[in-house]
Amino acid sequence: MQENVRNNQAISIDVSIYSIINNRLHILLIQRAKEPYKNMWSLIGGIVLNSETCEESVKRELEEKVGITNISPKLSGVFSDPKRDSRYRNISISYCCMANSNLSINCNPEKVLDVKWFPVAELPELAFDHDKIIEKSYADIKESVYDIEYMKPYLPETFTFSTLQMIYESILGVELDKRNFRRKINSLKCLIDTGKKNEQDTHKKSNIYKLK
Amino acid sequence: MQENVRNNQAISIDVSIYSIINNRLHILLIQRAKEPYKNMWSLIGGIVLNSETCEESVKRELEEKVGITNISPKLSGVFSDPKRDSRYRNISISYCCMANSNLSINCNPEKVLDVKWFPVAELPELAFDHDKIIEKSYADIKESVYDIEYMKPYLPETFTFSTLQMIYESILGVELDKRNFRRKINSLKCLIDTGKKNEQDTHKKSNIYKLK
DNA sequence: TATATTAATGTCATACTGACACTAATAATA
DNA sequence: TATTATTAGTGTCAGTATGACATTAATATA
Repeated sequence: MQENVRNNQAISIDVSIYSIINNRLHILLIQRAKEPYKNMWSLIGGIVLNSETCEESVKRELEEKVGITNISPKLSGVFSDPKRDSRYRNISISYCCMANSNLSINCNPEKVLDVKWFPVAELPELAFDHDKIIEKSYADIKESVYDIEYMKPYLPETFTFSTLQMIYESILGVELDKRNFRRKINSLKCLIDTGKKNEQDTHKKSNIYKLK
Repeated sequence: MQENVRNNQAISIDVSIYSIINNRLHILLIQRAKEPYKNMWSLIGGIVLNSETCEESVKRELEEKVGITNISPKLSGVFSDPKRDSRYRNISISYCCMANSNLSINCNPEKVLDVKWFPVAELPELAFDHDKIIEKSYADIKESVYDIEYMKPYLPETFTFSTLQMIYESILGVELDKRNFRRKINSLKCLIDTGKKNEQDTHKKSNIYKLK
């Protein structure tokens, strides 16, 4: 049993990191190196030390397990079913945030077999109750989608309206009306027309925009 | 040290119970019977047992300390500063909800010196970081204020518009425009005019309403 | 030059919000 | 009984947001 599990109880954190990759929302998962659920995919997480806040624990676990720094996930939920971990009583405090897709990731092979971005629409079977944790964190992510100040670092540098709509449909998990979507984005007054056209378009060329 | 504090760490819950009393928002606090912060006011809370979820712990603590049953507080925040409790590492998971003012309360004198409703605008000095916990739970309460299905059990049986506005101003902590407030409430289509007038009014008598 | 494909655009109805001023009813007072 | 003071009750305008919905513009290909 790990040193930070004390008298059969532990507090752990689990982190849902989302990113837009190939214009679709993905979540970062690790393949577990140890039992239980060895080889299965799960959220990045670990046990909170007595000397740190949960937020600090999130940052430490991200750095130790997958070499991620400079992100600040926010509280999403608390999962405390006494049976959620068969080894000992383990309360998980769940955090989530968006991240840039060019995030530097360095898998620590001593702790993690693999780390991989999965489209949220195509998740593998998950360890523990991580499906429930993701259900909540995904709902949280959806709520910040029209906060452009928040989203800006995670959207492509430049994009056409079609691409942006594809991204938003992928995050929200619904189809959007093209005209209403344009109007919504325009009302946020966050776009600059680069004046360039997307030469890769096979028919009418679309305008390329960037964020203010 | 309590039996459920294991190797210098514990997980506790703290509960913010809000209610409308004399048409003003109040919060239920207890006066601590033990050190630390003996005699000071604090939220109702206690240590989570390994056999229960946090939500079950909330219900048990409410029943044990102040004899409150039949309420279901919701997650509000997590407070995990390692120094927030000088005795041992204590992560607090905070819950909150509204309650009916006729809530039955039976202070357990073995655990609690006193229990009392305080107007949120006039809080005493509080134990631990409970001022921060309340800051967050109060913000949560404000967000549900126009969800009439949620608020209905906590509002008076009957009321005038002036009274209702006073209640809402007390919850939101701001003054509201009389006409805009009426329009907002009317748009919720939740009121029935009882046909009665408030005979206690000293000038023009106001209509008395009840909720659907 | 006809066709297929994708980009780009505007209107209507509905709803919510903040700002704002007057009339109605009644009790107290002159 | 007339005047005054107090509280209840009401409507409009401008701005913003949302869902539903169809046509024209540009371009590559047949």
